[in-house]
Amino acid sequence: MTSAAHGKVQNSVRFPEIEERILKYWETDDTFKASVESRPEDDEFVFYDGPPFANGLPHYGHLLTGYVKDLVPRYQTMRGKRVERRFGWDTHGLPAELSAMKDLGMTDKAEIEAMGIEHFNDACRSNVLKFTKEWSAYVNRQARWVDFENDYKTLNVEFMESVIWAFKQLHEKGLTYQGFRVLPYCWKDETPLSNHELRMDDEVYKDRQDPSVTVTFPITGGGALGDQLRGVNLLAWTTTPWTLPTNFSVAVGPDIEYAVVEAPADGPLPGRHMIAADLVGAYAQDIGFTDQNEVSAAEAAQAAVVGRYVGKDLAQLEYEPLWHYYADTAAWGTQNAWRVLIEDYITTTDGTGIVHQASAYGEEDQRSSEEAGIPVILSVDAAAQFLPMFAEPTPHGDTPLAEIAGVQVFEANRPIINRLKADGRLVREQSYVHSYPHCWRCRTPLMYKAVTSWYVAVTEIKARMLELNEQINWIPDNVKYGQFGKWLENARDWSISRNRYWGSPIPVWASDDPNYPRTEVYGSLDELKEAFGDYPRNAAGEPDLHRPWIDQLTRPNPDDPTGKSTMRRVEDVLDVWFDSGSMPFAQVHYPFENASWFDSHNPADFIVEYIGQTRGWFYTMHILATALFDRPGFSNVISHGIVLGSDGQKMSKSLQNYPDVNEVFNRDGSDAMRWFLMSSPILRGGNLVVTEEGIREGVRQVLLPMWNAWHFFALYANSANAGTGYQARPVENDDAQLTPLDHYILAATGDLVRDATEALDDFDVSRACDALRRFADLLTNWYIRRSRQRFYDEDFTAYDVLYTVLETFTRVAAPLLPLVTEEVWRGLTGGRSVHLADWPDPARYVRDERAVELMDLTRVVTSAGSALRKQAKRRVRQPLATLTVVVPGAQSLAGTYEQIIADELNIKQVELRDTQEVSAEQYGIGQQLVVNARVAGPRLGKEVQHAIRGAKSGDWSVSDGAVTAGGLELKEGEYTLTTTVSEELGDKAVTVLEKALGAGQGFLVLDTRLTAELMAEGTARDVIRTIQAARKDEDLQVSDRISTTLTASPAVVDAVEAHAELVKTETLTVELNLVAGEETESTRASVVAIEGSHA
RNA sequence: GGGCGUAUAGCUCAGGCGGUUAGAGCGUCACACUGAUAAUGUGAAGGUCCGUGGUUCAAGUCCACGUACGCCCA
Repeated sequence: MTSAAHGKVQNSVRFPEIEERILKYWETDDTFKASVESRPEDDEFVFYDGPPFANGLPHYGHLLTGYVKDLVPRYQTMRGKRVERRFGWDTHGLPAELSAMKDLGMTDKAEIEAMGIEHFNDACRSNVLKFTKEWSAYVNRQARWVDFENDYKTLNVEFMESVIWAFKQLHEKGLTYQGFRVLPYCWKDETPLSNHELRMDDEVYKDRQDPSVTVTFPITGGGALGDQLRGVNLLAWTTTPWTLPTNFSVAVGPDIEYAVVEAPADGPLPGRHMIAADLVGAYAQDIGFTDQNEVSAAEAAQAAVVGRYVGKDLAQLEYEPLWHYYADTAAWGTQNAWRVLIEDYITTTDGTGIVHQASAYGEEDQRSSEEAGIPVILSVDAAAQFLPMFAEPTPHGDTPLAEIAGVQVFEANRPIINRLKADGRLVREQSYVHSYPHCWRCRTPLMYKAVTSWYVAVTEIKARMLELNEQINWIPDNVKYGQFGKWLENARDWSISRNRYWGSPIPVWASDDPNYPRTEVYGSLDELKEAFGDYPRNAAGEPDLHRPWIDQLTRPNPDDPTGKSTMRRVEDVLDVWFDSGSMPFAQVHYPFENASWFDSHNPADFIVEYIGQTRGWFYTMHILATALFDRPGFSNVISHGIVLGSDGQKMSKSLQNYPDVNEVFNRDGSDAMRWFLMSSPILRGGNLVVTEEGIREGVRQVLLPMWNAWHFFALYANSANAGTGYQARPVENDDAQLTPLDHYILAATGDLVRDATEALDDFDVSRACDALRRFADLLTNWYIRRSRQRFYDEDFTAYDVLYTVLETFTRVAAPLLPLVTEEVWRGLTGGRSVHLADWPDPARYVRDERAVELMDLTRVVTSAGSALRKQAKRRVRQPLATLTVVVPGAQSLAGTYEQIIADELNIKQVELRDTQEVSAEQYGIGQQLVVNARVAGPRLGKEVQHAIRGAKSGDWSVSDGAVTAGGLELKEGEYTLTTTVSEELGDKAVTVLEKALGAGQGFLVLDTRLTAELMAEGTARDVIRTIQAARKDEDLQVSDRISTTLTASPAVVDAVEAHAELVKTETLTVELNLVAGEETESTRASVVAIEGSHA
């Protein structure tokens, strides 16, 4: 056979096979390493990998992020930057613990304690690393270049040492503190959650039905109005009846007006009651008023108002508690409790305008109680069950709530309400539906509960965080001041401690005797060794900062003269997000190692994650970067949208609403998936619906055109010169052989490079995809289609142009289609890898403006001409005599362009006429009047409607330049005259080129007359088509010579005889046998390849 | 319950300051074209611009009220 000048290509393409082959090649060639090391060390582009949590297999969201994490570094590498890419594993935290508990069949913390922290943490460790192999397989299959050998894990002792260093830094800067704070709390996992964990996904807030109750608190005195209001019932409202046993205050709004109502003596609730004045009517029936004789209950209640007070005057009123469990003020510190507090947050939109407060169970409650000197008292244990004390007698000797001891809070609502009813303290009970937060991992409804916790004082550095956000380039840009900026403005202190087991330790030791308080913070292994005599060491004797090893470090409290108290580590571990936020420095064990490296590799040039990380990784990284280094952690960030299933819902395994990842890899390939995800609006913040059709679409629009163009090129380059092949080379800009079509595609190539460069420099990936898509279409459906004959004719200039264009196209497409471009580029050039090549320079591609302009005009004409043929019902195979092209400067289309038009539209003769020299009227082209209502409206007012109607109905005229419509004269600018085909012209078909060229700038006239001669040629062309179809049916080679037998009606046979040479040449027919049948005979062709005639 | 946002073709979405014939891509259908191509070209059908009322010569666009959905917050 022939020697291949360019790589052989197979016609029927299976992209996944090619991809697997390229992946193997990269592995043996070590291309990734070369791509990093071939770039200078002193010109880096710094990329941080947002560590995934590998306790499950990757899904589309991970793949999406992974593709971007690959694409940007590939592009920057081609631009000449050195881009190191280290993989990272996020390993700590509640998700790992829950997964391990599931594997071990555990449901609560007691079982963990029983098993022992050592064994439990071993289980967590293996759980979290369970999928690392599968992960690398996926990452590799998606053609993501990342360094797995030099990876980092958050569970490594080096990483953790940097984490405790960071904590100590914050501590020394006064940015950490321990406090009592009310936090969302999951009683199932027995851990508080940080506020940003409430925003993790859409399923956290779900509607929930809770009982809401209104209860009475009789005023006993106190404050300025105590004597006057003694005996009046405060009607207080709450949606959490289970917190009523720890009611220590009620709150009223300072500017709200409150009314005292005298209830009917014979009603359910006799006596005087206080409620917000606006809400008296709403509670009328509850306190005993009824509709009677035209007077509604609400009106009756209003009439019974006996006093009005402004909220702020009610301060310090004292009231009778519901029960007396906390009556021993000395023991509980409740001497300031059971009073009215003034609070701005109170509204009258719900309830009564008087709000029950329990200091331990509400954020506002806790703050206002602290200000009022009321203590935080918890009534439940870690699992949210009421303490045993409720079964014991109160100081008053009763046990009103004995039933709730040991009962979970939500279960306790009912018995508590029953008790209120029995005690005559219940005014109203109502169910209340509200959106309520649930644990983002276990879906249990959360409660709000006071816990001791360590905090990062984010509010202290908020202003600086906002300033540093100015230096960050967000994609999409609205996130900067929107989702992220707003979040920063409302930032609250970050609760970083978790009462759990598997995580970086809080490096704080405290005295176990409150009489001799002392706190110590350690920020390194060496500091620990110095204080405790040795490193914390695990069972294997290696330094290890995990529990339980670190908890074993204790020492006598140096501040205790008795020598009895001991310094012990606070049990909590750090929020896993503290690990994530520490990643920039902890991945290199800063500051213990790599101090200078870190200083030159922070902030990162680029990071990417999904938009929700504005509350997660983006946020915690920004906090720590600001607090520790006073600079942003990253300079450019893409925050992409969410990947949805094919039904537009969140992807769900059980719903099966998305294509299987491996199926897509095996059927369409990784590049197809990459293209689908990268070209979508998801990188601009929108969401994306994953469908198989969408993935196929990308294959059709870009992958196949690229492949087919390459196939076409290789086919001719290899068979040229009688089979010895032609070695194509990059075309020179000043090559005199270049045709207008060549100039056109070379100019487009330069545009492609410019557009893609600009887009990728802006991190606007989908814009780059658009440019590639447009180019692929132009290349195959215009340049190659129009150049076929030159390839048959072995016009090597065309070979060189196509080589140049394809070689450039594959380089530009390389970051977006790394596998298939590699195959094509290597086939074209014989080079090592397209990813080692430099990004093309747009100036390298000649741009002849005049050629571009004329070709664009030519395309306008062929497109409109095609529509004109359709309109005239003249199929394209039927040659027509003349097309008159009337455009400005028509003569410049003479030659090549004219030839293209004739060829595309199958026209014998194209007549070029300048717009100036032709009278439009002669071709039935008239004018149409359009009133410019925007201009005419203000002047004419109501009259303008007449003019508009006149213009539409034809009731208008132009005389001496004066335009009249509907009887109204229009002034210059109030109308436009456009051209339009106004009459039928028998054997002419006319169309106006107004859309493309502007009004009155051009039109086409098609001569639709059919002569016998033209019809015969049309018939001959139909026959050619029939024979070509027969060749295809027989699976003949393109170059096979054939013997053809044609059976047809006598008229068709005559037509073919008249054009026998044409038919024979076009179909490579050597022997043509014509068989004339009946008049009605349908045309049939049978073809036989002639042996040895292969070209 | 409060704040913000959205509602336009079967689907996804454009529609500065109001201007009378509301667009694009995908999908559907028809026709054409096809020996590198798994393509491609031309066209058609498809709309109560969420509803009601108002302002105006003129409302998809502005205002009010309502409905549905989404996000954020209690």
